[in-house]
Amino acid sequence: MTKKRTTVKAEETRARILDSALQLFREKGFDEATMRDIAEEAGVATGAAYYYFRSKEDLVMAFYVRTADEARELFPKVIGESRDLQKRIRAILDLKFGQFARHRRLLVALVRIGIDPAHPLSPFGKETEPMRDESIDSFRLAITDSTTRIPKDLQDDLPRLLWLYQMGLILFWMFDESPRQQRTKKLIDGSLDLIVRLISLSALPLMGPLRKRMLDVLSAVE
Amino acid sequence: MTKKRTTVKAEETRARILDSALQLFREKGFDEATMRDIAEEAGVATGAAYYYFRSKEDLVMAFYVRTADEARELFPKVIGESRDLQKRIRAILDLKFGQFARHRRLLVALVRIGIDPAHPLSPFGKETEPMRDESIDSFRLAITDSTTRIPKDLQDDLPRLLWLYQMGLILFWMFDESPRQQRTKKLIDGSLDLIVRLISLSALPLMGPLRKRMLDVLSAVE
DNA sequence: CTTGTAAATTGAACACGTTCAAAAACAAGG
DNA sequence: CCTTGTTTTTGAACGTGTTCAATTTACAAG
Repeated sequence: MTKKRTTVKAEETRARILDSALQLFREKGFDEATMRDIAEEAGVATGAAYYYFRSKEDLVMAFYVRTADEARELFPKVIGESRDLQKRIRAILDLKFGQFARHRRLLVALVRIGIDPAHPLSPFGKETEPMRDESIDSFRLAITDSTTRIPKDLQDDLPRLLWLYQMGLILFWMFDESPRQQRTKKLIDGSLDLIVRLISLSALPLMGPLRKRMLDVLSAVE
Repeated sequence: MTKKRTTVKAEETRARILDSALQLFREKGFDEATMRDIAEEAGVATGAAYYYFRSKEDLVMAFYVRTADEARELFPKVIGESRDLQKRIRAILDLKFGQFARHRRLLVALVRIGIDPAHPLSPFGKETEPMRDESIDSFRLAITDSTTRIPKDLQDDLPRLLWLYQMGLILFWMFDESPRQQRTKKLIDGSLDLIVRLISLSALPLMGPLRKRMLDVLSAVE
């Protein structure tokens, strides 16, 4: 029962619409670029865009899926360059921010969509689970067999925490209007160093109870 | 040069529109309640709503201003009940969450507005500065002359950090669909305890360099 | 080549947030 | 009571995202 015959031509149309959308989003911003603009730029009728994408927001999501596919390819190379924990996390962050750099403004639209828990495209929702898990797993790969010793009981939850940390950084970056977003750069430099230090610190014998307390909070919450 | 004569009747109309809006927002949600609904409920024409409020989102902001006014009155009573740091912060949080409880869904709309750095109503923007400062100052009042000893160099920045912490909690609460939002409750219980412990811990002699490093990051960022 | 069916495409229509010129209500002075 | 200027109110109109019945196109089967 083949439900989709999807010709090559159809795939081309889809790509043309998405490309037109991204171009216009970047030129004029998400709100300013209208679906009629996008369709015209792609050389199709307005309704055609809705044949390929559920909504205007879905176009942004399609962009995100694209970057995720790209990241999947680049990831092994990026992670393989060092076994130092800090350098590895840094490499992941650089990859992500590098991908988003040209579309910083578009990220506002992405977050505005995701911030609604009821929205299917929310980063905490069901539909985005695979991508989220993949992203979290990339941090898991980064910490395993790294040179920094990580307490056993922390190993399970740390990837998720780092993912959350990354989300926070992206949020900050969105708001950062300093030239070339150098404030975000400084924040990453400073905070990442701090975090790695805290992880090392938390491995000290006396820190067991405090660590346990933190992990208890985490497990009670999810 | 009195530019606004604003009669009593006009003020009543404004209040009626805002009340209708909040009622409908709560009944049907922000997106589902249309401006035409709101106007009809208030017994005015559609355009009237735009005479008193710049936009639909502005109605949400007006609600927020209302709660802030209310909080200003309740604050002294709430803070005066104890000198214990944890209890005080807890009291502030309880006040905030108590106010928002009935309108949890509406908060999504509020955050969706605020997440856009370019939007005038963004919580980090110019227009919301007074309210933000007031909120930060409430934390400043809570830590001064509390029983917990707070390192001198930390005293300036801690209020802002706590404000950020509060924002994070509100975000979590927004996504929390557990019965009566008990997961948020647990998170507050656990994290607040942790934070107060960390503050105490950071006051230990050996922690000076780490504290300084953190403060350096903060100052480099803003 | 013809035909039947699914995929692809169209463009008018809908509901929405928002704007605005015009009308109405109101206040103050004569 | 008029007149004049300001505040308030109206409702039609605009541009938007989105839907959908209708049409055209693509292609496999006969």
